[in-house]
Amino acid sequence: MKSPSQPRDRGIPDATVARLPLYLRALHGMAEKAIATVSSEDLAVAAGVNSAKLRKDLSHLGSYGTRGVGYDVEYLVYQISRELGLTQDWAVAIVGVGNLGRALANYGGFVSRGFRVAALIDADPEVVGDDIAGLNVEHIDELEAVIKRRGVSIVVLATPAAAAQEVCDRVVAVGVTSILNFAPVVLSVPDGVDVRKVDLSIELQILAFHEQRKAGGPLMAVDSQ
Amino acid sequence: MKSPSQPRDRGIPDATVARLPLYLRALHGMAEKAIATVSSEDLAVAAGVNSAKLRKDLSHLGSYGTRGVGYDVEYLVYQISRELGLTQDWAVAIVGVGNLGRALANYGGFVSRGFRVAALIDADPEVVGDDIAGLNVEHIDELEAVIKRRGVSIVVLATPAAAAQEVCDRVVAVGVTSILNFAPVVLSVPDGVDVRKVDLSIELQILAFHEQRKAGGPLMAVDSQ
DNA sequence: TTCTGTGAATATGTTCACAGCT
DNA sequence: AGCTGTGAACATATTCACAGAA
Repeated sequence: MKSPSQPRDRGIPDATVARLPLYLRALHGMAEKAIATVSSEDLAVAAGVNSAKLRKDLSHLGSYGTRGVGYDVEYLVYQISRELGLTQDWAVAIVGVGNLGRALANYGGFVSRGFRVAALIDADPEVVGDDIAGLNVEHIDELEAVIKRRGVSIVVLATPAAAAQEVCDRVVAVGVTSILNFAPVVLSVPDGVDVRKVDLSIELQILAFHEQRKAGGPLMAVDSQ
Repeated sequence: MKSPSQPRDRGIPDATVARLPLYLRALHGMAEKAIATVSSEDLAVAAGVNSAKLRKDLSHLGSYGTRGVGYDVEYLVYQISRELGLTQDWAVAIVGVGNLGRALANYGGFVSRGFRVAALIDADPEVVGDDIAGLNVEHIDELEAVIKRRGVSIVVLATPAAAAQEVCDRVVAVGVTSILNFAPVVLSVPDGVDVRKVDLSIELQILAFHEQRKAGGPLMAVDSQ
């Protein structure tokens, strides 16, 4: 059995990692406008954060700015991309080609820099064989074979809730350690496997909570502050 | 004993609010299995958190458990639902009926307790008039009228990135203060408007970061453990 | 006893404010 | 001068550990 010790300095804080993609997107927009240099203030505004946070975040990657000047856009794009591991191509498999899976397969931003949808997999014989976004939908029986053959390292689960845990177990068994889960279930996975969850109904419920606060409940008082 | 009249001091931490939907889902599963009472430990496992965190979270709502026994499932469902504002029905409009909008309209969990998709809106004449998930797709020109007529208080943006800010401005102008944004842009809104963002490519990039760490990148470098 | 509820301790994240480089 | 990078102060979140109710 392994020691439960973890590296003491995980390096970049989680909160920072979660914001790097935001900075990257803002920087890409600037690069397209041929902006060569940007200050922490301007980049922060474009990314929707404050400049102190941005500088602190970037300082975790190294000293890539120039005092009195700002950051070189292209250079910073490269550094953040490298930190996020986007200088290589990640093969992504989407399991479950219902409405959501289809949306994901067709989603442009998904296929963009660093990621490639390498496989679409479903259990429904009606769907298997279809061409979606230029890819042939393969049968769930082929799951393990496809993952190995295509070098898939990230799996997106867009299956019904009832199927998610089983698919998860199977992809973990063939060595996948990164899963993006859209099914509304809590997946149980071994240590070392990373699961990120996107849950539409949770987001709605959080909005409802705040909306209720603002409105003063179902009565919707006329004199809102 | 607290006065039941004014719910004034309810300072529930954001982190807690974000987890309440998780607890609620786990509790619903238990209610369906006719489980009457649950301990913090069991509920925590079902929700994928640890029990200390769960108890602390629930303590912000009040003292709804019984020492030595646990929590009454039905009662806790009610209390959390009420706190989240799910005892009323929220009318939701989905703007942008592409692949993603369609997926959302058909997503069962979306339509579940507390939420009702009240309108589907798109700019494409090809799509306007279609019936999707039992709803007629209306034209974007009708946006303001539909929102008012149906009492929409939460808007889901599933438009292309380029259209998101304009639609956002328009719905904010007619009084919407809760927006769930799927478009990969930073929306700018006035104070008091709540925007939650779901960004698929950001989630992927965060996964890639961790995956890279685990694998040591494409080179499979020295395993530092 | 069992299990909740909660202060205290710790860990993580954010903001301030200014030192230090260009 | 202008702007980054960063320690220190502050704020929020998590975990511990146990007092206290059933």
